Amino acid sequence: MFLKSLCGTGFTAHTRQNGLALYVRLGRLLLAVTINEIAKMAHVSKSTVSRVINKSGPVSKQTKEAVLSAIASVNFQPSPIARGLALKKTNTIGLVIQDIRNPYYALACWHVERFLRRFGYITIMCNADNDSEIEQSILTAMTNHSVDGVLVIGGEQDYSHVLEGDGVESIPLVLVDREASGRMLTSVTLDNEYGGQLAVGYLFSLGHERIAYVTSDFTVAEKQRLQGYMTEHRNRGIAVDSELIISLEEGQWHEGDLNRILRIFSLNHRPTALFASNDFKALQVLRLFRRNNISIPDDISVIGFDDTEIASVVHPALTTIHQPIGRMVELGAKLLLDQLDGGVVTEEKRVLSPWLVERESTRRIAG
Amino acid sequence: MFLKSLCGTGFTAHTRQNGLALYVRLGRLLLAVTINEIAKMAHVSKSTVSRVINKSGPVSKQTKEAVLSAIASVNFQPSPIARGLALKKTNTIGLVIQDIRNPYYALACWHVERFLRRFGYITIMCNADNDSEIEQSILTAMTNHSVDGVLVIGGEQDYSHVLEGDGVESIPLVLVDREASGRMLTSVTLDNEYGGQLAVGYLFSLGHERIAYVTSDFTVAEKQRLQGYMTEHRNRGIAVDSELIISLEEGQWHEGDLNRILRIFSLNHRPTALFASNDFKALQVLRLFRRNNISIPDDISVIGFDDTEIASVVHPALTTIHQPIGRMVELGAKLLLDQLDGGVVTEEKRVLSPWLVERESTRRIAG
DNA sequence: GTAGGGTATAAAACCGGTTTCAGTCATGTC
DNA sequence: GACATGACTGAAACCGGTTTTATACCCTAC
Repeated sequence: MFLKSLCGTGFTAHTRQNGLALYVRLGRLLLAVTINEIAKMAHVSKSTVSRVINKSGPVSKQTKEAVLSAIASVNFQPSPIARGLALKKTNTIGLVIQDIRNPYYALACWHVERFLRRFGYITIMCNADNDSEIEQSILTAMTNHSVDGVLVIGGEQDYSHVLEGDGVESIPLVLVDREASGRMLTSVTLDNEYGGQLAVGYLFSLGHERIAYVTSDFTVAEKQRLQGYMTEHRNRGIAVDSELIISLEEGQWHEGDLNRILRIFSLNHRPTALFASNDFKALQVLRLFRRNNISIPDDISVIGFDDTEIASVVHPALTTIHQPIGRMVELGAKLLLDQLDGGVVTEEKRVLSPWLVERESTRRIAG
Repeated sequence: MFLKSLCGTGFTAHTRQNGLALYVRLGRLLLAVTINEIAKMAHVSKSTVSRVINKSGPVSKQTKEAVLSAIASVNFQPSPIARGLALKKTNTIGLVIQDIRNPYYALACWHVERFLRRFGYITIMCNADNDSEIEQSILTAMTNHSVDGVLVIGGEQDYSHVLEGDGVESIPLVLVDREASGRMLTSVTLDNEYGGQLAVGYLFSLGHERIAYVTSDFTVAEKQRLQGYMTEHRNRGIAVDSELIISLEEGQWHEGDLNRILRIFSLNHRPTALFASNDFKALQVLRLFRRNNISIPDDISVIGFDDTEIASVVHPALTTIHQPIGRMVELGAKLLLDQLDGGVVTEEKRVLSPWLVERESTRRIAG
């Protein structure tokens, strides 16, 4: 047994009953079996063992069997670290997310990790908290840690400035649900303008003519959704009333913000429908209206955007525009893996379309 | 310039304006600067460079400065992969989570990643989807990928059987919000029994005497919460009525399940309060009651467990038992890092206490 | 004057793999 | 029978770091 030769003073051999994983204990340290021990066991050189493992060269049937049985007997698995060093490939993908506490991003993460694992990749996740400085430091950290590529999901600012980090330029990177001008970059985004058109068009089709738009102080996506709002008005030949466009600060709303929304009810022709730039805002609106005894959808129809899980749970269930985040991130991950395989970095801008999900917060009104 | 010596045929040097990161391009391959180039630049050996970087040996002031300026001039950063190979330490922690889509676990993840990053660790996240086979394969994958330690959060079954995976036994591992018998393991858990007592005791104090308990088909935590329910009844000298304990299947409820809950209203002494084993179930109950025009808290008080974010958003806001998941995972992470530093694996069972959060779904009734 | 000791450094070994290179042997060809 | 060819294999170099060992130098003590 090869262990005999290894076991000098202080060594103790140690085998497990079922799994047969084999370790050699020297003092407190636990040494895993390496390719060298396998080589000794099978009476071959380590290059031969490597060839067997990777099928990277001709090996006679006899030797191969000897090596394989040695490997099996101790359940040997080559160290990804050592392999990573030699191959400059770690089978690791960095995932940059703005805030995992946002269920929408959490869902995205779930898809990414699941998808990548299927292809033998490990996911390293980091939160950027919507702070581009943190984001930059994360990106350099990931680069240093030798991830093979990076997937960035979401975020409000344009991405260009983040790419100033050290060494970041050298790494394959794909953006999902985020814009980037400048550097040649592949990205997967949603057709937000079309989504805005869908929402507004649907409300029009239900007989609504005056539609309020509630948004925050304008992320890129929200601007595009507003653009859709505009476009659809123009297409139907309906004038846009700027009084109906309510732009509030991000985050929890204050008293003043709430009043600005309630004020729409005292307008001359009060709107019969409200389009919120995302589900979170739609839910805040729902709560506000309930507290003020405004009934949805009887007094006013409300439509959201994103189709987060909570949209279907809340009461009344929220009509909203579904953003296929699962497909988006999987496509993004796929494009990233393609880049790794092919070695070609192409600028590829994929745009997916959202769709409408009808629920209970909207209703038809008398034309 | 050291580049001169490096740049034979086919090489092109390449420097960035601002960051000064330096790479050498050979064909399509992009080679990062290594310790060897630094050594050449500073006219020293690579061992000296290593000593400067790690302050691991005496270096003269002169040499140190030369090395540091060489490092700074190309913004060199040593490869964690190579270092990991030499040191057998990767500064990487594996995070096993049951389902990141559950906001409660997402919050836990957020805390873990944030905490570990502060200590220079990278987080590798994997979803186990409550499947112990997946969990086992994740664990061996992580072990192979040479994480320094593993943090496992949540999960329903006892953990012992998962530890049969190859090599898993050799890695530092801390459990949060999960039980494990058998192997000597450190864990951080919640005092679920005390939580159950809190919930039931609070309802008693509001004048309720008959309290229903809705649970799923019994995870460990839910059993302990039920135990608290029992204990508190005994403490107050109130008999437990087994008709009030409703155990349903996990996941979405069917018609029959819903009827079993509604049936409590036709009991002789109908309960005036309901304790759900977690917030998710409490919310399902809320929805069920609303659909049946049962008013909360007027007709019945409802209390949940966990204090997920949605508990404060829903209407009426849910009274619940707060589980300090942030503290729990941070303590878990800290214990894990302690283990890595100290090298001692101690069996340490830490138990944290939950507390009550009063909101709108419960009310005092006439004694 | 030399042994001893500390400081500063380079050379070499090592971590655990992959890959190149060279060499052996059996076979086929003219 | 000489030579080319191809299958098989081991030695050595390499990936980019850390660590041990060896050496050179200088200073002090006896």
